[in-house]
Amino acid sequence: MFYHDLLKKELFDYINSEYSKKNIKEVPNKSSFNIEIPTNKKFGDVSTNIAMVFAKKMGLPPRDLALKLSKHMNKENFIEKLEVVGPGFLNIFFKKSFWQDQLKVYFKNINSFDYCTVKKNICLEFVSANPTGLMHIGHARGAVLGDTIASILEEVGHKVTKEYYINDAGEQIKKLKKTVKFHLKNKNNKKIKTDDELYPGDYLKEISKKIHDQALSERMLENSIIKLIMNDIKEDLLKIKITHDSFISEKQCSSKKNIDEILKKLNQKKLTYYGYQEKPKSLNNESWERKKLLLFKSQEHGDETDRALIKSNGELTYFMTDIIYHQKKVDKKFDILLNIWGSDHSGYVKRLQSALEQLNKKENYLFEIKLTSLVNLLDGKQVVKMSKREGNYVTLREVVDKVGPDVLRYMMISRSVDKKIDFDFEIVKSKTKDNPVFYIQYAYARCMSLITIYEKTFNTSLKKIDLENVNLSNLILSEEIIMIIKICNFFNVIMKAAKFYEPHRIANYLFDIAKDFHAYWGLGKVDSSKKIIIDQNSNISCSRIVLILSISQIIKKGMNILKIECPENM
RNA sequence: GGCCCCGUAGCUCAGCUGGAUAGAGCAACUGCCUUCUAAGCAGUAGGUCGUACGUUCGAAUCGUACCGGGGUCGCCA
Repeated sequence: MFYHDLLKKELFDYINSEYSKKNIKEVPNKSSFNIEIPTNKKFGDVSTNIAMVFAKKMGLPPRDLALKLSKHMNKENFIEKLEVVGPGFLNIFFKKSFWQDQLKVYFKNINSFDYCTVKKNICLEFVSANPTGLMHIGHARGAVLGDTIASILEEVGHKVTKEYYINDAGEQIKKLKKTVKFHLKNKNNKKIKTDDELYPGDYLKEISKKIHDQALSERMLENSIIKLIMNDIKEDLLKIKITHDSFISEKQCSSKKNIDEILKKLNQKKLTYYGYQEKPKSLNNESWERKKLLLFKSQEHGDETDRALIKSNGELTYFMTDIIYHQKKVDKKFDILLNIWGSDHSGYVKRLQSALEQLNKKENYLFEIKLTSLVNLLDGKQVVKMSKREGNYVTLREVVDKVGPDVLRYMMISRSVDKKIDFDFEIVKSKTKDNPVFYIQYAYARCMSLITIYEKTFNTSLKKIDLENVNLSNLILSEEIIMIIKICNFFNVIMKAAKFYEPHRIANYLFDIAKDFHAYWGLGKVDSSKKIIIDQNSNISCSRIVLILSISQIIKKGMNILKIECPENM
């Protein structure tokens, strides 16, 4: 067992038995206390706040409980020293041999770790960019985030369906078709008049060139335009290693059968009525007319106004098709619906969630929405201006062609979703420490180089080493112990990243461990006895190279989960 | 104006969901290449965690109010 679970079990068992001795009816909560690696070394290898958490319930001062726990733990032969400090922290120092053994525990687990996941069937919807043009850099964030979250969830053992919802219906598609038709008619017209009626830019001109048969029916024309654009989108996604398991069409969601079904349900629950809406604040023109519409009573559920389900022309609103689409997911027995949206949809979250809440039992599903903040594109210090209206936005493919998929992927997930990202071309293309991807990859390459040198020097192969029984008693430097502790914490980081849908935890962890490795490597520059490979000492070299092996595996596995390459030479 | 998000070192961000003396990277200054990849390492300096109350043994973290920044408020998607 890793130290974390070992301590957690040992300490918690004690609390549990004390609870029953004292006849406390309440069941103690195992996840309410922490086992943490303190930043300050003097607070122990690990530290726990367990005494402060349970003291009150047990009618003891925290320090007294901590002392009792300390006495209890002191029986263990792997403990070097225990300290009760401050308000009741229990700081634990392990024997070095314990950590050496923990590294062996790591090798036992690396390829078959049990995350103890309660397996869920998850529908993860992401990207879902409108098929009206190429994806831009803003789309990349949601795309990479969604794909990486999927990868993490699968790593811990969930079943994930990656879904793309194609908005192939509605006003935007009408405008799209109109634009392409315009280009088909004005083939030789160099100067294209753009107005609000048409999409700007040359991209749709290119699309129109690919439509050979101009006598297509309206329906066929629309389908082939969307197909062409979706192909481009899929191609771009593939460039950044993203594929989806399923594509759901909005048009198909709004079949008559589906509409009738959902309306029936909504009406049964008395959630709709025919009524009027206020004039929207954002519309200043005179064209707005007050009309009677079928509305959803969202105001009763926290929304600021009731929302339209069916437009005055008889078509469905986006909201209505979205209800149908998401209800279908619940009907398909997904346990968790997870959506990745841009933060510009924040106002829409409550509306859709409350609609689903009205239609379903709470225990049947979980509906979570992650909103991603903006991406600023910088060139050096300058923000690259983008204007969608003029059609001069920077496309995803341009960026990928410049920087490659790895750096892009890392940058898009390396910070929490609700912080904006400054995507700086200068940094991202640099091959220095400024660029965290290179820094981590460089650590991996150095590890691999060390392994090669080790094998050559001692004329052996790492594969010959029995990793679960190797002698590691030479690993005694504080730098070595710190790395072992962090290595043993790897799976916890993955679990937390999965639990909170936060890939940046893994990115930060990998950077951190790369930093520790580089520091360790640097020791040998100053003090040759701290070199990893010492020609005259095969024992030390062997212990150290095994540590290096574990670091390289961690980096490789972590980067694999993030779908970022780790070259062996740089 | 309503709702959502953000405010931590000069800049960009972490901070393990309430713990101890708040951490990294960049930028600045100082050292380290005949020696395992200097694409690197070590060191110095830099903070009333936006402000004020409150909850708590204990707050950057939770609550309320205010200040500042961004997003959003359609029968668009």
